[in-house]
Amino acid sequence: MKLPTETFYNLPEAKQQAIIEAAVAEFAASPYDKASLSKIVAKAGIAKGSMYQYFENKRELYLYILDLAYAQKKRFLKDVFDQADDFFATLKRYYRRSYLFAKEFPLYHKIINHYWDYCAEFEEEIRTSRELRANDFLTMLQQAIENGQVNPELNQEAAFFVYHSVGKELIDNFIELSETDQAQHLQFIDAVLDVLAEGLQIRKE
Amino acid sequence: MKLPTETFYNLPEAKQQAIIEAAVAEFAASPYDKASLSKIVAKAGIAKGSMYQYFENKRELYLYILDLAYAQKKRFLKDVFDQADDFFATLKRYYRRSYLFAKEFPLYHKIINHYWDYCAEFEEEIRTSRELRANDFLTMLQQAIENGQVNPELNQEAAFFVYHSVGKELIDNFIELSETDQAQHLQFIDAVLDVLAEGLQIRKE
DNA sequence: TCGAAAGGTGACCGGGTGGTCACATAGTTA
DNA sequence: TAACTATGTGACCACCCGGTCACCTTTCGA
Repeated sequence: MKLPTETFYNLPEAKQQAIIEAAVAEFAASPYDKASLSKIVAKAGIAKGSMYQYFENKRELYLYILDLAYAQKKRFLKDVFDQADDFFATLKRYYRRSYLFAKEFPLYHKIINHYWDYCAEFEEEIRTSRELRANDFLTMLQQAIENGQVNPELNQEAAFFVYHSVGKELIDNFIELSETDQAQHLQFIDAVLDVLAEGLQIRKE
Repeated sequence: MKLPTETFYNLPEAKQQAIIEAAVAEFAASPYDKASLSKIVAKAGIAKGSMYQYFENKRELYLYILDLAYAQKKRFLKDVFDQADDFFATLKRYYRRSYLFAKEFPLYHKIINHYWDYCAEFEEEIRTSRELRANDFLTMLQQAIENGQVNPELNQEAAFFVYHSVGKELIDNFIELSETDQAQHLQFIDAVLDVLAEGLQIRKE
């Protein structure tokens, strides 16, 4: 069960929003372990007992909020994989769009980031998420190999590992985003992906 | 001041070791925030008050233990950069040796890993450590470019970013090490570094 | 031998946590 | 209006934390 109770949905819209807003703010500010339920209920202006009528416990509240964040991100990135013709162009689109998501929904972005920072509480969930990502990536990679875009001789697991690591860190660093140099950020993303595509080693042709 | 007090050094060797061992175990099991001083003193078999005669506070104890871990790692990796002729070979040596360090000193390895997982308490320290690493890497990279090993056209900041991210994740994953497949692990490290060296894009020659 | 200094102790402090429950209130139905 | 249910409440619970301090014990030099 990771749904709020019926009681929560019966609440007036404004109150629901106040609770969600307070929880989002707190889970964006601190990872699950350090986030404080007491602070959330204080900010939302409700009693602690009430919260336990809406959500089974802290964990369920968190998962609900996390779902909101992920739903928004999924919506935001929906069309990135639509024309999956060019492997490298698609990856660039993906990370550029992720950056824009972080700018537009910084709190959701932070919540998702905190979730990926390893936390014992969600070890299993994270592992399965990672495997899903791996499958998606490897499917794309296969197709790119068939298209003749990607070197068929490389270790595909290693390739996923590299993209996963770099992507994670890349998105982590979106936190330090300043208004002005958006163009610079986007260029850096491209530069990083170029390094991954071309490799460091000089090409003897 | 990040030294233990004189009182600590006056302690009989065995007692010092008991304290260090208990602290190492705790800081390996949990990151700084979640590590418990109470558990450490309990495991070491001393009173909490005593601990505060040896170390100013939890932070100083932690930094002392962290230093022990880093000193051991430095000793272990001492000769990796001795023959820095081949850029890619050196990097492989570095990560392979790091893996062996993780196998030989798993607790120290975990302590260092926990430290690098972003934690507000040590934000500054981590940032400066990262800058030092960046400088070292960029120096090596420069030399490799001059040697004709590395493509001079790539964005060097991006290259560091890529190596830093992948290295971090690679070393993180050493935690799940099983006795038998050491060879397999070392091969995977090589595979990952090959991906970084050669890139994913197919080479048209 | 005695007294001062150094070392060791654990109950205690203030503050935090997630979670509970007896009670108060509001809403609805008969 | 009365009875009953659904909702709201915050004092309270047990448990943890890092850190302190008045007191006790040991050591050691005069």
